[in-house]
Amino acid sequence: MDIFIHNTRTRTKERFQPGSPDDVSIYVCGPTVYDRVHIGNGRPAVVFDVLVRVLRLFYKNVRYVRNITDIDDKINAAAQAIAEPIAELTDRFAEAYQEDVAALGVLDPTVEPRATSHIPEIIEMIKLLIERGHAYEAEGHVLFDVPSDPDYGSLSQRSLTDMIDGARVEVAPYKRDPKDFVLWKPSAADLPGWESPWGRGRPGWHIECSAMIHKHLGPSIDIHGGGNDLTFPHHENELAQGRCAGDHANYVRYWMHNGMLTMGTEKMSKSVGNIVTIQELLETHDGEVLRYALLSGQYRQSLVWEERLLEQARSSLDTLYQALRTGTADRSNTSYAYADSPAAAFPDAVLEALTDDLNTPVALAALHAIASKIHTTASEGEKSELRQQLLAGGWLLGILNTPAEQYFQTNASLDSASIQALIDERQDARTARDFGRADEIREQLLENGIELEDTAEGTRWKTLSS
RNA sequence: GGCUGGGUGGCAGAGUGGUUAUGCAGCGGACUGCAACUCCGUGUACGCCGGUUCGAUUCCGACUCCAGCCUCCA
Repeated sequence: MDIFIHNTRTRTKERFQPGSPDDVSIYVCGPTVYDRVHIGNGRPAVVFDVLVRVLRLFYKNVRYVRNITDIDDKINAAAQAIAEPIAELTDRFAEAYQEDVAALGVLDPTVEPRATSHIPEIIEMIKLLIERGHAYEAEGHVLFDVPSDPDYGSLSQRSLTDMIDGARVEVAPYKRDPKDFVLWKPSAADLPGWESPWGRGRPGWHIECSAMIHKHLGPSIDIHGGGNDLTFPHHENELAQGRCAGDHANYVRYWMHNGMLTMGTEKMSKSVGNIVTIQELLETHDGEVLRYALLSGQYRQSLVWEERLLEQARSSLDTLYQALRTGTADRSNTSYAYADSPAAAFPDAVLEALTDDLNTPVALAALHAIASKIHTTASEGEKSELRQQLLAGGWLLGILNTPAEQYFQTNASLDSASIQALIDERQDARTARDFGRADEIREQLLENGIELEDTAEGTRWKTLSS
């Protein structure tokens, strides 16, 4: 089965072919850690998590690197504001980020490197860029010489003249060209800094990623992902650095960019202030519901984040879990070991959707088709097989990994023994045809947020919503 | 202003040159003591105007509206 990926560089969907047959290298820009991240930051984490799960079915060795930026002006400002040592603050929020995305069902990347652990590599790369005539030193700064790279602008499809029109770029006097960007800059004595051939300072943002890519994945990589707001300038600059410091014209084979989450019509972003953090959302919603909501749209499109989306995600997820609820499904193999697991174990329709540029809405539709069959197919054996498929397909999307009863019974206001006692009492009343008493009990439970369902196998219960 | 991307039924959201996903919500029915769950049935939507075509939501062009990027940003 071929995998197709929309490549930002060419703006077309291309058949995926890694540099070497068994190995795939993928790098995704992670967060700058100075605060709790918002749900918009969760989208690339979830999207590329699905991609990696899919890639690992087809390739033996998938190296997935997602970085953490822990050196930045905003970090300095945040630390200063609450008088917390910078390293403690970044540790704290890096950990918080990992917790948040884990709650969204995101598996750990192969490596999660931090910028401050790669200063020697960064300095080496800057030295190399200077040697090759692509960077220059000026007043303690080192700047990338944009005009020295004839391909600059090829990713974001901007011509150099277009960019002059922007006019919002602050032109520092030491820049030879307004478009030149910082690789290294001086750092004040009370702020984090490292000794370098250009004095004590710290790296610019873009060079961090290039250096970490080079160290952990090599001089060229297969896939580079991130939000589409990073296309320019961040990825354009990264590309320029990687291309000029290495010898690979095809430094990144496939660029993938996810669309933005919006609040109403406006992009969710910290600078606008219209954000909702993953942490906040988790107070009232299952992480799995958030993940379903994020996957309900194709990753390249923007997605309006609103309560109704979450309600719909919750209801849709309920329907899938309902199909897993009755009968027996073997949950013992929920890890779906990578690569060596036969792709045939996964539903074709789900694989076809996901290998077609990660079409998660169609993949979810395929899961609903399976759920529907479970409810309508006569044969018990077939149902059991379909449940396995549902679990396997769900695993690829990172959903349906909670035992169904547990999913439906989270946050119960009563303990299960009391609930069962009431259910038994109601059943006795029903047997005695005392429906008044039976309904009374059901009402009582409902007031506690517990809803009953009478099935052929007996009465079961669930909480109204998580 | 430049560069991207997008406007699909009540909502979300795929997709396609002709047979018009899927989910949520609604309505009608079945099941049920009543419900819930589930099932069956039900909605002819593709911004606007031209063009190509036997036929366009799907291709082409103009227009319009919206968002993103051009500054930190997932």
